[in-house]
Amino acid sequence: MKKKPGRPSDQAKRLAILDAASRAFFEDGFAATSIEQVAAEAGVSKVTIYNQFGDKRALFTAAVERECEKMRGYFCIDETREGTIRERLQEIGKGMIAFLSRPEMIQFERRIAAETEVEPAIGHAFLDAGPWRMKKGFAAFLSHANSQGDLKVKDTILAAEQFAALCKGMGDLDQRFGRDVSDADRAKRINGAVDVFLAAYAAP
Amino acid sequence: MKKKPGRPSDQAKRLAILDAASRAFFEDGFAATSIEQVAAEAGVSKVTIYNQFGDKRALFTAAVERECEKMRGYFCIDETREGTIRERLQEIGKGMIAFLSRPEMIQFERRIAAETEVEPAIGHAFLDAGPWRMKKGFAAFLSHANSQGDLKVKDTILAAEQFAALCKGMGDLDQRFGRDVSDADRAKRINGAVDVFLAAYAAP
DNA sequence: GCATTAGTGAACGGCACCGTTTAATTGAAC
DNA sequence: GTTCAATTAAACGGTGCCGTTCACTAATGC
Repeated sequence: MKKKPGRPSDQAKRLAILDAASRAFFEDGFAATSIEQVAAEAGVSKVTIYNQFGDKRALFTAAVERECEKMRGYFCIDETREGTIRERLQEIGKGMIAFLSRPEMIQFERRIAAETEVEPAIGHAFLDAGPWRMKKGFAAFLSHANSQGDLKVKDTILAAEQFAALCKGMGDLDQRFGRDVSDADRAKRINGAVDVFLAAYAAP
Repeated sequence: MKKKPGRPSDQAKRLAILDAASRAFFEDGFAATSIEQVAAEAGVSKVTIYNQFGDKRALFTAAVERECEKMRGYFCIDETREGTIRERLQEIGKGMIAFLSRPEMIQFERRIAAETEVEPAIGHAFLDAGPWRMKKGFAAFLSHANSQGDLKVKDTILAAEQFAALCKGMGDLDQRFGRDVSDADRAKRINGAVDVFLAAYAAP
């Protein structure tokens, strides 16, 4: 019933195109990437790309969606691990910052931000797949810590934001605008974040 | 001694070019802006632009420097105003967020971030003129509040970062990726920031 | 006057790339 | 084997824009 007559479209080629497109778009930029380039890299004819995706912009969107899909797996915080609350926070902060400060991620965010302006849906897709997902996951952790008596947090969503923001500090900005950030700087920010967070939210 | 022979270059035209370039670059983007467009808007011949700036990229850099120059004035925190420390923090947070969440500023940051990749000096110029300047200004305020006995902050630079980060929360991200942020949200984040900051740093 | 430099308008060469078309080939299903 | 659609290579039309050149005019110093 669902089968179309004729030669089926080659899914392997579709994936190859998406891979090549992701690499090119997120490494070189949207404007700096030509369809011909992507086609060559994917070992595919240009027309195939137009047949499957229709448009340069649509190809970009598809690449973003694929990348967001990959991202969805990363934000699972295990609420039931052992250790003091301080240790747990430290660990979570470290993991988060390690994930976010990868150069590819910095680059990826820059691209998405630039294209959000002409296609807001792209920005929203990213927010859904990344930051918001992480925020909710961490809020759930806080909620659990609340019920364990480790913390006393009223607004878990707000507190989740605050912890993430504290860990980033301005290292975020520095990286986005081309300054290297050392591991020592990162560690210092994370330690400071945990201190401040616990000063505000530790159970008495 | 310093005078060159011949007709002097028209500074008024130079400024007109920079104005037009700023508007075009930061509103439409670098790639989407053509020199011809800028020339027309500035009421100037294209050749004049090439004579004075040499290059499209150089024109962009000049526009960024000019914009950063404008920015330098904005970060002066009056350390000696009256009011409780809580009120002062609230006020500073509000001012900062109001300045940073203007749509033009969001856009400007997106452009700079995108071009930082190909010209790191641009990102550094921005960091110097904006975020770092603000950080130092606020750290000085914290230092003053320390000596007044209002706060007990060990690392004023780290604490300055933390306060700024707390105020932004994820509103920053939301805006960069195209989500509207309400004034209520902003107020909530600022209040939360002050609460957490004071919990960690208020003098006993 | 004259030399020198700045600015103008128009045109040009050149390049890169999008998106389409054409004609031919390949692969699956019936 | 026939039919239908996917795929391909090549070429094309079109666009947009950079950076340059040229001939000409305008302002300044001597």
